[in-house]
Parts: sequence; structure tokens; C-alpha cells
Amino acid sequence: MLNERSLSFSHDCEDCPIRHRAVCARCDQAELERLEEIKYYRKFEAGQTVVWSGDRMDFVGSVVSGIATLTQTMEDGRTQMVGLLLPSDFVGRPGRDSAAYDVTATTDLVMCCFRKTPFENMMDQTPHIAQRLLEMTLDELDAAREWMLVLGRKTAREKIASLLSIIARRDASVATRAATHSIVFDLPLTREAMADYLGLTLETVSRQISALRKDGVIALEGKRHVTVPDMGRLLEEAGDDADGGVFA
Amino acid sequence: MLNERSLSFSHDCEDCPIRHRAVCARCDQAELERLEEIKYYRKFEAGQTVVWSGDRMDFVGSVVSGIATLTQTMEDGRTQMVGLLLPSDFVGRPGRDSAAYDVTATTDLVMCCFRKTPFENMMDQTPHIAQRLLEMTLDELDAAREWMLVLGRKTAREKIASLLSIIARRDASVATRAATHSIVFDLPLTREAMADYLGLTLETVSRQISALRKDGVIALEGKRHVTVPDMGRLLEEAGDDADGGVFA
DNA sequence: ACGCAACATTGACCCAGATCAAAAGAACGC
DNA sequence: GCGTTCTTTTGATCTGGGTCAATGTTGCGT
Repeated sequence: MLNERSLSFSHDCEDCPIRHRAVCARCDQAELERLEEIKYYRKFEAGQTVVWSGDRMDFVGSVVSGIATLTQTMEDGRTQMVGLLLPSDFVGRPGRDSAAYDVTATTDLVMCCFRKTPFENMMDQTPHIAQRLLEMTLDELDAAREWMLVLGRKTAREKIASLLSIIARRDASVATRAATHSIVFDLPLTREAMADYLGLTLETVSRQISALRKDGVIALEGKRHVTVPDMGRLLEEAGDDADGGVFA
Repeated sequence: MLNERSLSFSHDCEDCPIRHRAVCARCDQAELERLEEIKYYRKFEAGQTVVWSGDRMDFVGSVVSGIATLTQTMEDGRTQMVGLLLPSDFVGRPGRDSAAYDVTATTDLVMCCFRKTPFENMMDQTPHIAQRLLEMTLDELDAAREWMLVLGRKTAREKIASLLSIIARRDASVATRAATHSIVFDLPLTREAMADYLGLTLETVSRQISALRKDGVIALEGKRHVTVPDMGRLLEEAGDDADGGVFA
């Protein structure tokens, strides 16, 4: 069963981040080959919807590159983003056959998917996959609860700083950090998407970003390219401990 | 190894709700007996703290009776409740040795605990325990994400209605429901605790409860005893679909 | 029964962020 | 190049819920 694609799925594979966080981190070669058989890639363009809430969802998977969002919508149109999926994040729920949220690509997106039924079978026979998923789900639960604090108790400025912190930590290249002591990244979200994540309006997001720029907490080139000269300062603005770091 | 206590832990046990939701739902008798050996009960009075965030936590467990809350606190004292633990809910995280949140009893509380290290060992040898925990954690994640919508996008009145819905659904006795078509329960939280859960101030909570009472959505006897004459109406006020029911 | 301490309600006022409105950049096809 | 459309910024005004303050209510210990 070995072929080019399955070779690319070994622990040394560069293009598939699953080895870092997701299901196969502890798999041996035989297990990886089994996963390989039920694996396929899906590509989406920026703005495309992966699944709508309530739709049948016959796969699970993880993000290879690009960014996706999970959002909930009320009947009257109010929306709340409930998750931000960055590369290596897992999507889908074993044991449920319909999506609970809208999943949308906000940039061009590549996902590594597994057909759900065979994946579930494999889970039954490979205990450490369930254990790995449990760990990941507990991490997500912690992140969701951190976000509850952001939504419930932080000011607009703190909310923006919190969001920038998360993106900075997960998205900034290590090289950039080492060279200049400042962190540089591109915002993968529109102002509107940021507002939906933060429980704000897009106007408030825009105003607070302008304010943080004016105060020197961040610098902007164009609308999306952000430089954080002092990460400690940003975390302070976010209301987090400057050292600890909730989203580390 | 059988004795009185272990017998009370069988699938027919009445006093320990673990068989319903928590770890041993699918355990056979031998496994139950092993769990029995590492199990112990802890009792707390209303207002007592189970663990503080950051404290060493050498057990996992679930709520037998009473209600506990998970809260996060910022340095300046702002607090956000991130979880409400009702009977049968699970507490603690395998693979982590310190608590991530303050856990507080809001009523008299009985917990059924397992020493963490032997519990983790047992998890390694009993795959369906990890699977059960995964299911439960995914449910909690869904609940946390539902709550993100409440915190981020709902009005104060909708927030109160949402909280009352949750408590009504989990706490109301079936008998009461059948007899009168209305749902009756006691609020297990102070106004302040409700405010911390909803991202509001206690004054706003009080005002909105008064408003819902004046509008006939709920009736109150004393400060805590609530009657919901029409659950559909309450769900409407919460901004949820009257039928579907997010927190079912 | 009384006094004290939590807990809860209600009122008056204020402000952070929403809403409404306009205009200025960017990005894209033709 | 040049409309067209999407995104973002900025201004003016409004308002839901916060803040401050006073008063009620409940329950408990003595």
C-alpha cells in the first residue's frame, strides 16, 4: 500500500501538520498507512463555506494551511464566531453526523480529511487516537473558556489586544521574532470577522485598532500587515499577565 | 473486594450519578470494582472552594449532588464564570496536575472523586473510559460555544432567559412538568453568581428578572423559587428556537 | 425578639460601544 | 485608465447596561 502519497504522510512529512497536534502524533508506521487509506485533501478558496450548520458531515479532519472559522448564527442574523481554526487544528466530531456550526474558509484553505465511519472504526481499535483527541478537545475547551472571559468581561480595547495576541503567538514566524524582537504577521480576518469573534461591531474594531496604532502598541502597513514591537505591552493591553500567557 | 461501598457503585446504584454520564457508564463489574478502590467522596458546604486556580489538583471526579461553578478571575478582580457543574458533570483534567479555574460550591455539594494517577493508569488500560470522557468533553465544548453566543451577542434580557432555560431543563423535576405543564425550580445561584455567568452586573440581573416577572414570563415565590408557565415563551425570550432547543 | 450581615431591589445618572451616515481607500474586471 | 464593489475609516448621535447610592428583605446567631 505504500505509494507517493502514503510516504508523504510519515512522521517526517512536511506538508501535513497532523503529526504536530492531531490524530497521528503517536501512530506507528502501520497505523499511519491505515489512516493514509481513508485520507484525502480538500481545498477551498477564501470566503467559501466548508459546511453549513446542520448539514450532514461525513468527515473529520484538520487544517493543513489557511484559516477557517466556526460561527453560530441566530435567526435574526446576529452571528458569533466560536472558533478560529489555524493550521493543525482539528475539525469535526466523531459520533455526530451533522455539523454544529458553519465552517468557513477566511483565506485559501487546505484541509486533510478522513472519512468519518472508517475513522471511527480506527478509533475503536487504536486507543491512543481517542486519547489524543481527548487532549486536543480539552485544549479547545480551555481556549473556549478563556474566550468566555474575553467576551463577558473585557473592554473593546482589551478584546482587540487579546485577539491580536492569539494570532501573533500562533502565526508569527519564529525567524521574525528572533531577528528584531518584534513580531510581524498578517491579519487573516476582515474587520467584520474580528467583530464577530469579539462580540463587537466592525466600526468599534476599526476604531480600537486605530487607537492601538496611535498609542504605539502596534504598527500597521496597509490594512492587514501588523507589527507588534513589544509583545509584553500587547499582553498588558489584553489584560493578561505579561509573563504567564494564557494562549501560550 | 466486594463490600458495602463497592456494591453501591454498581450500575444499579442510586446515589452516585456517575453511571449516567460520567466515566463508568460502560464499565463492567470488574472495572467498577477497580474504580471503587480509587474512589472517595468529598463534601463541601455552600460557599466553600473546592480548588483554587493554579492549585495542585490530584483528583478527578464528578458531582453527585449540589452545584459547583468554574470561574476565572482577572488581576483587577473582574470574574467570569466559565462553567456550571450540575449533578453528574465531570471535573478535572487527566494529564494536568493543576486546576485551571476556581471551583466553588454554590450549594452544599457532594463529589465523587478518583485519585488522579491511578485513574490515568486505568484510562490507559480501559479504552472506553477515554472514549466516554471524549464524548463528555465534546458536549462541554459545545455548551461552552453556545455560551460564547450568549455572552457575545445576546441582550441582558435574553441572557437571563437563556440561563433560566438551562437550569430549568436540567434541574426541574419531571413530575412537576407532567402535572401542571409548567416548570418549577429553585435558583441555585445568587444574583451575583448569575451576573458572573452572564457577563452582567448583579443590578442588571435583578432588573431583568423583575422585568420578566412583570411580563409574565416567569413567576417568583421568594427570591429563588421560580415557576415557568410556558417554556416555549421562555425559549423565545432567550432568542433560541422554541422547538429545537440548544441545551436539550 | 432583636441586631446584624448577606442578599436583593430600585432609582438616578453616565458612558462605552452601538447605530446611522458619509467618504476614502483597495482590489478587480473590462 | 476607470467604474464597480468590497473593505475600512471616521464622525455624530443614541442607548443598553454600568455605576453609584439608597432602601428592602431574608435569615441567622445570640
